[in-house]
Amino acid sequence: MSPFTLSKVTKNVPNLKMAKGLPKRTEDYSLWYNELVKKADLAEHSAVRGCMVIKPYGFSIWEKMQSAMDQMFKDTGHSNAYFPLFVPKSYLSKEADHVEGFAKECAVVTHYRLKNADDGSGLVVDPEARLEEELIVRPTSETVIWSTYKNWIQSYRDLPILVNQWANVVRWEMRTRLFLRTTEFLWQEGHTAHATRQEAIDETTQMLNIYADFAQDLMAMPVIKGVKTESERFPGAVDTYCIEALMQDGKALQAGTSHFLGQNFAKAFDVKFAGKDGKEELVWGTSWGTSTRLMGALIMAHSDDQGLVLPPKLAPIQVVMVPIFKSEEQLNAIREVADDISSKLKALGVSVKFDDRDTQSPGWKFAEYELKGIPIRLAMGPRDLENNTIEVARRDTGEKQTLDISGIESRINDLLDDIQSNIYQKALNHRDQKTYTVDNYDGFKSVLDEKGGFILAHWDGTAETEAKIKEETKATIRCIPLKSKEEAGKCIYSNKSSKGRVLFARAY
RNA sequence: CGGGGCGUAGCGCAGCCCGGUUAGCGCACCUGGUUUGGGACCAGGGGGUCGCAGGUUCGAAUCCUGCCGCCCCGACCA
Repeated sequence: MSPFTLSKVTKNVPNLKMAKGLPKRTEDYSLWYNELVKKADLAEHSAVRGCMVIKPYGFSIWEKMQSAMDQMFKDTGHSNAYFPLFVPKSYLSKEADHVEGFAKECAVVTHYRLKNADDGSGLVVDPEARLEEELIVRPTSETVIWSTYKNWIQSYRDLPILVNQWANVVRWEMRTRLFLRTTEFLWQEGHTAHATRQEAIDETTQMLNIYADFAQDLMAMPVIKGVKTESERFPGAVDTYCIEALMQDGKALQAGTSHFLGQNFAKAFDVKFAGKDGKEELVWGTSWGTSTRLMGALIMAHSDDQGLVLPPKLAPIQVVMVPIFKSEEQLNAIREVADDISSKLKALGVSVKFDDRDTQSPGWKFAEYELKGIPIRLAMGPRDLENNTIEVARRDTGEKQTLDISGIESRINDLLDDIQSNIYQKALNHRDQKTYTVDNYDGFKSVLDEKGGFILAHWDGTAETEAKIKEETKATIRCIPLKSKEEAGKCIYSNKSSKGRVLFARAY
């Protein structure tokens, strides 16, 4: 039951003002996103092209995500480790598909020293200091890690290896957007090694499920689990699984991937183990990752024209208290009550901020915390003091109510849960409403152009058809959903027979 | 890499076509006062290599040439 239904209601109207200077989603979604990222103090462009500065508030959200995921990894037996930033060029070229996939976007270190220019014009690269073998700034770490695993693994007793690393990687993208695609980004990459094929497949599935649970339970973002088609597969993987989410503008976003690597990297790096029977066998591998791109997903999944909307489980500050006062005495009186509520909330594990600055007006603070997506705002002034009440405003709906102070902490705690599930439900409704089942190419194109969203349609299973559709409509096969049922049909493009529907969308 | 746009105070911009006071406005900042239940108000104040380098000119933010940087749109990608 909603905590609000239990108490006296003085106001129940959405009362959110348009945030200062924030464009409307309906008018220019991508401008809205860019401005929101900056105005909510999440990140900004850096002096380096394509790279971003993640600001303290943005980073504190990322840290919440990190620690939640990290715990999930550890609960399933994984440990963190760290591997080098640099990859020798020769490593990257060992796995054919892998090098093919990444070669075009690698930053390369060629020299190790600078010197003063002879003409005094400043620093120049010392031509004498050329590296014998160039180093690649890691776009991902499979090659470094498998070259290391070779030394760690001799026998089946050394397996499995379940390692994750939190790191930065560099992919030299031509076009970047804050969080969604930057030249350097932060991520976690898990790399596991197993004695059997089945065990590696199970690991791949397990991690996919962890990502899906994280997205749904923590980010309040519904996702579809699926497997990538061959052309969308990770270079070097046998199978790539993914979770796909739908953003408010109807575009899809891949929120996490989990790869079954087969024995591809073991082959490339000659990683073998002796089984119980003494026979040598190649090791089976997986890798899986999520990145700061999740920040982009989080923003685009829930936020509105007033600013960020954060799920309580990832909000660095869950409850903010704003005192309304004219004098020092009033503030002190409010503080006494606020401190009490605050410590009760903290005892329940709720993070609280009491903003008693007298340099900003209450109205200013209201707008500011809405922009930053704080789930619950409490306001308390002289009137409340007198009546033993407090004003409670929820960010997701904009509803404001004045409630009795006694027992407020448990109501707030319940309200946080309520908000968490409400924004999930909202996102789920949005996705369901924007998921279309289409049976012909004209219908497919008109849904894409007029509505956007996920499209379930038949596909003949060929890369040619997939490429044609992409070329003509910019829509890609996001995945073959794991839950999809067998269903005979005709490919919307080629009219050839198809065994089931796949998930199409235009994507980030 | 193509197409477009922008670089003037911390941020957002005007001024530039048509060269000529002391380069201006809003926000932010500082001081004082009044305020504080939805981004307060009044008064005063500080802050500028006009992206960089050349050139034209008595005189350049403004005209010319070159360069640099960033953003947006496309091709590539998570």
